[in-house]
Amino acid sequence: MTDRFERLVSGLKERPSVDQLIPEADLVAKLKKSEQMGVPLRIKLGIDPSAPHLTLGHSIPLKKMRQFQDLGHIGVLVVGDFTRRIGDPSGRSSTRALMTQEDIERNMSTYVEQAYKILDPERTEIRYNSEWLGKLTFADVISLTAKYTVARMLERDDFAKRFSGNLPISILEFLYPLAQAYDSVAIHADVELGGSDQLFNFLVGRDIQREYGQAPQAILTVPLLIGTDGVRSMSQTVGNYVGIGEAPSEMYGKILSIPDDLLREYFFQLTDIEMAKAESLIERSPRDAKRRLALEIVAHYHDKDAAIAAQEEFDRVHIQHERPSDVPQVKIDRELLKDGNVIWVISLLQGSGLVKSRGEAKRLIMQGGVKINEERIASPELELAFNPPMLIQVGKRSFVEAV
RNA sequence: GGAGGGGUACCGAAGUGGCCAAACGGGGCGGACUGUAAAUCCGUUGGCGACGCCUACGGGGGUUCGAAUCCCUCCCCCUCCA
Repeated sequence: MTDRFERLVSGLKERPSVDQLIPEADLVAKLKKSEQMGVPLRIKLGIDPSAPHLTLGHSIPLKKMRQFQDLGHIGVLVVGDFTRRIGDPSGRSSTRALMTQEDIERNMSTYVEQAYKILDPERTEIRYNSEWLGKLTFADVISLTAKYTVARMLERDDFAKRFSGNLPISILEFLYPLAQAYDSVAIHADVELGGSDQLFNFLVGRDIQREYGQAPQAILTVPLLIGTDGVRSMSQTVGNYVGIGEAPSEMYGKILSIPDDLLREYFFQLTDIEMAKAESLIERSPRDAKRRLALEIVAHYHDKDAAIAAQEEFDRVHIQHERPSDVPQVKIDRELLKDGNVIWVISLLQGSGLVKSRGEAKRLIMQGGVKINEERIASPELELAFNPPMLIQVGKRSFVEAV
């Protein structure tokens, strides 16, 4: 027999899709109890404050959180400021620059603003884990570590692989899942949401909560979104991301550059378009389907007019090959001029900031990648009259107006 | 504490005295083809008004006409034994 709560949970599993829900019966029971007692559930989502943007990848767990909020529950965003300040354990040689609390807070303010494009601010609580982790004494940490075993830690896939492959695992890395688990204790999480790569840490959370006398959280993981390169998970470090706070034209362009294979997944996870319709769009014309997808997403994070404008701009620049409307202007240093108004192309390019070195400028010209006032430059020796404004183009998408 | 193996460009990885600004692969960038997609192909990937010069193979010092390669020393990483 399926009761109302079971149906509710199946609804929560639908879209965006859920990777794992553990244990499902637990969530049903929690929802039921919450309603009976009139106490909303606390839904945890941890976020890493290292980079300033939220991406379409983040939008998936955020949407899931919103679904809980719409049912009256509380979303608790846990900012990993403490864990972040210690440094990232994964990746041996990667000495990620330590961030100051200021950097973290600056990132967070943009985060929150972006998160509210999806979340209900009335039902959102934002917490920094330094609030509790920073207060633990060494003795507290020791007693925390006593609650878990090395054998269980080694169950985590990447630990297991590294261990058997004789690769280093620092003790610090064992502390991370524990710290994250302690977050759940500190905020009394009933449910923890996150990417499927977080499953292990979430499970540790359940065990640790039990150790502290709390009911273990239910776990709901969502799939990781593949980035615009079509290969790796969307991430800011890799650069294959679309930020939900990005300008419409940028967002539109990036979405249009995803490989066709990603269309179905993107429609499903990121839009509300009915899948039957999405499928038929894709089948009819992947290109048009992608245009629709981009339009849809831009409209969601901005508005319909902005999306249409972004599309028109895109068509104008890339299909009709006209110049974009918002070309940045760069003031050329007059020191580079000789004999009044003659300038060497190489100097012009360097002065425009489009290239890092003269060698690069030269190379680009020889490869036919430079245009000035719509004309392809053939020789790196060229000297030309400097008549501002001049439109300089490098490659297909970098434009600058030299003045 | 002992023994051994390593640190090379954005990443991975060759190279053990001149032919090394450093093979090869990945990534990036440019071009062609397109739908600014993918795939594919070609080119390119330290700096300098540049058939030459400068800076570069963990840091510093030395040997040599000449060092990524040999020697000394320091730093860092890994494995095994304890």
